[in-house]
Amino acid sequence: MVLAEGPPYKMSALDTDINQHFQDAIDVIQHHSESPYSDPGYKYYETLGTHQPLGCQISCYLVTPTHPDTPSPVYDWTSAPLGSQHLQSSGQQSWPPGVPEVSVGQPVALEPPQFYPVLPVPRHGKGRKKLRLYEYLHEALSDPAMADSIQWTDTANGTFHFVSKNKERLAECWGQRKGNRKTMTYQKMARALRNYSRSGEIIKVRRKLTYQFNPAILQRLGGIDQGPQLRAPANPSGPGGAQGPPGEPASYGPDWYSWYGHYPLQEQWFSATDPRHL
DNA sequence: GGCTTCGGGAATCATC
DNA sequence: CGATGATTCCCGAAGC
Repeated sequence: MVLAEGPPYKMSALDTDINQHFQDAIDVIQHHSESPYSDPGYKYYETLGTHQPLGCQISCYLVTPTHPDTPSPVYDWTSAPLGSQHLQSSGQQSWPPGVPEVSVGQPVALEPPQFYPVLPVPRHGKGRKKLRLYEYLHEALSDPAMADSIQWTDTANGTFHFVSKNKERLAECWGQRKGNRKTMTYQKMARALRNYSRSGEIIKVRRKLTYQFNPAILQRLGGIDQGPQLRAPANPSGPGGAQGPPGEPASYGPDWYSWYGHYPLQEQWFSATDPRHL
């Protein structure tokens, strides 16, 4: 670290950590402007650089914007006592009061995502955080090339669904991106998604092949590349007619309400995230 | 009954 | 080595 050269003050552990993140950010920026596939630390992102039998365009993205790990309160939220299904049973205070503060409807896409990594990252040690499934899914959702596999059901609410016909393709892309030995299937990917239900990062919506991002996760991820979509939500599209609430949110079933029921000020959350509620 | 989807247990692997 | 996250395999239930 350059800053460590005769510092006028004693660097705290936090400073060191922040500087580490800052260095990571610099690295990311550099790689983003040079060769996105040259960093061994990004092996997940280069695994498909040479073979893309499935045409997984997003697999070649540098996913920097998806792991900024801003000091989102999500981890506070998920660190709450889980029990069986804390989403349904935990106290109202488990929701971070700060979540709705920054509306996903804001033109957050204008923010420079490259600078996000300078903020504290919930990881330990050196190295870069692994790409996580929900990050990949969010990435895929923003990729028009994957629209035949996964689509937003409601961007404002973070609900999305897999296209039954091509969901296996998305799963295979995910598996290839991770460099799995065996072929990833939707079954296995869905198993991982169900694990998210425990941490609350993604929950299953009572609708076929439909899931929902944790609003905090959505906020963190959505601010990167979903700006336009988030500003223009509620535009169901795609095949199958399985997109979007056919009627009202109630069609999502209890899960829908259990999710937003965690907001003490539900109306504020809606109004802060959904232009329709303004 | 067959198929698809879903939910979860458990073991295992990979990474940090 | 432990924690964490993901993968893999398996089983059973439910809905169409």
